[in-house]
Amino acid sequence: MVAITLPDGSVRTYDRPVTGADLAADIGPGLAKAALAVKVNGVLKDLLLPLTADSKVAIVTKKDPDALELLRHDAAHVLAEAVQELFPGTQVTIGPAIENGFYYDFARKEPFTLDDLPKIEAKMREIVDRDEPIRREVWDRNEAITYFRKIGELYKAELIQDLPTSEPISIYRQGDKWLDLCLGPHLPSTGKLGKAFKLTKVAGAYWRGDSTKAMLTRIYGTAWADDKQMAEYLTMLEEAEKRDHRKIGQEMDLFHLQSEAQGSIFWHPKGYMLWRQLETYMRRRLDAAGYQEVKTPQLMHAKQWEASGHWGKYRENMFVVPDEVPNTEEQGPVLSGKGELLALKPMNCPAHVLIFRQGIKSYRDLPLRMAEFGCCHRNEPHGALHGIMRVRQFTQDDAHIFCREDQIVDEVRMFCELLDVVYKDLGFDRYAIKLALRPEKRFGTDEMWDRAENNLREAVRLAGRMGPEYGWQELPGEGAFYSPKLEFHLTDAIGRTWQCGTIQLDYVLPERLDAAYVGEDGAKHRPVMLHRAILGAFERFIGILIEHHAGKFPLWLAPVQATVCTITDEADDYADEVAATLRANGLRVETDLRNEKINYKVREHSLAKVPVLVVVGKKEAETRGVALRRLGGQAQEILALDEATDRLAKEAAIPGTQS
RNA sequence: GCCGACGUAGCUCAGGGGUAGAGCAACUGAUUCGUAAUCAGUAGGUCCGCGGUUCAAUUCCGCGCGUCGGCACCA
Repeated sequence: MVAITLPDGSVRTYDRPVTGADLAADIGPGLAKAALAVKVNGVLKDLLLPLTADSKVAIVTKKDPDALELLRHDAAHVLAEAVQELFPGTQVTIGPAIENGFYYDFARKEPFTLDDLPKIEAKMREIVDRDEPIRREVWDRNEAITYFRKIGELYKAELIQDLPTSEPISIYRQGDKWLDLCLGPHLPSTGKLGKAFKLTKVAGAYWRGDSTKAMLTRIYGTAWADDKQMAEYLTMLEEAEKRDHRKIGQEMDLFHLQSEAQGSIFWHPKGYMLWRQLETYMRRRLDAAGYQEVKTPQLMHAKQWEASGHWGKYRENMFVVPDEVPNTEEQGPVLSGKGELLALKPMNCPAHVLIFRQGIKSYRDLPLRMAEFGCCHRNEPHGALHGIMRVRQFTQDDAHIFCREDQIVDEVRMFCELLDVVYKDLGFDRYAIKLALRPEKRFGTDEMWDRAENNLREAVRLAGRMGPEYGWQELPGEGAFYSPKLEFHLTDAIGRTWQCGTIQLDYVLPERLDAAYVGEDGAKHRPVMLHRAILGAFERFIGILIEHHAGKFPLWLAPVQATVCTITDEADDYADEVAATLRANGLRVETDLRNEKINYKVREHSLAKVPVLVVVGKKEAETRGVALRRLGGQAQEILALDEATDRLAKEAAIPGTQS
């Protein structure tokens, strides 16, 4: 007897093992048709797996969130079958479901190109139409290896060889000819996949994610339960493209990049205004939170980087500069090569410890919060560079808190609170907090890690941010080698997430660089160092701000806050006066006195994403009024100049500055 | 760094073995107009760089650089 408990609590008993398909058919013909898989005691299984023991079973259909992963995984298999049908001799490797879709990695002498995708996609649809049954088989391990070697699937043979011997070798047969090694589960047939999928791109990818191994060709696709979902996803992609910070940065004349300074940004006046506003804002928040701002050297002697440990571990990412006057002889070598080596700082921590070490620190000095908008250089691999998001010169909103062990929880809690205020001021309502736990390779004792991890947990709990609304999550193995860390991932206007903030404990650097304070007991003690950032780097964060707001910045951040537009040249003098008045009240204002129609001006400045248009014509000049038009709206608001000035000045105030 | 695609006017892009074209922007002139494009004219290019093939290369080939999409990297 097998007793199956369904999600509604009802129990069905059978005198022999049944499959999910039998069960679905038993419940109703509609369900039998819609069934894709079963969830047995919470685990997804094939629909045709015989259930031999009493269990809780739910039938999974397309409506189920779990179905998406199945569909995507099947799409990957259908892709693989299509490719092998069209391009015999191509080896299959691995093809998982991923966020929003799937991919499959192939080994082929000629890599695939974008032009191959339509043909492959058409073949995939054909395979779906064929509705090939998908069946699981368990093979003998050695036979499987021999089989895959024989048919030339060397990657598959390698995979099987590396599977733990306790694992059964499960093979999924798709139709009568094609099969693939796979853990499963899968749909009962290719027809169940449906047609809401699309191949999106080709890319290179290393075998097993290892850059010393072969480069394979990866084909990416997206797959959904229905066309509507897919259409929504594609719309989101289009929206993301429209918001691309590189595009908006050019349209709004914020910055540019050029090959002569690869990976470093030329900030134009408007882009740098954005930066200055953000920096001013951050500085005020940090001042109020008890931080002390410092500025430290860009270049330090290699010896110092040796002492901090960076020279050994991080040198390949550092820009090294010889401390030497270049030769001025035409033909001679530029440098003799005898100079001492300096390096541009890739991070600020060692310099902060050096400041801490000046003079004798007492326990009364702690916690000491040292902040720097620190300009760092890292020689990132060329392929990693991306717009202003991943660059080689960047400025961190960095700070280090030197404190006693018993102050950690309080300091981390206060950091969480500060970060919350900053993100909300900058227009981000949602963010997730994650705790990255000890990695396999690490310094220190387990006891030390227990304590460190617990401190961070406790601080988040005290800050009241451990609930699901803050996406609390613990990530095993993701911590730095010297400490666990909290990560703060914010969600932007179109649902993408970005890790920005971080705080991590460090017991190692104070030790290496001999930072110490005198305790109440008169003895020398090691402070703990908390590395923390809220924005991460200004460059990247401004990129995120651009994409989040799609260039339509809140008034206080907008590079140009208002443009005064005239309707006829009779209003020119008055327009200048209006602009002067607004400027005198701290607003960033431009005028447009060109001999153009007001429609033209409104269009142009709207496209330029100026938040407020101040329109003045003969009427306004006579009554000393202004007509305000907000970006994104069509309404006009007629106000007296004085009132408009007051109102705009208040609205444009940097957050947190009124009280 | 690796795989692939791309690189033409300020921008978006078309073209193609016989030294280049559109729209927008710019400039000049006319127009003085009430909330998302007034009209006309003018000017603008080392077709990413270097080499090769060719009578002739921006076009074909090779190499380099950069950008883009991924991978790897992000102590």
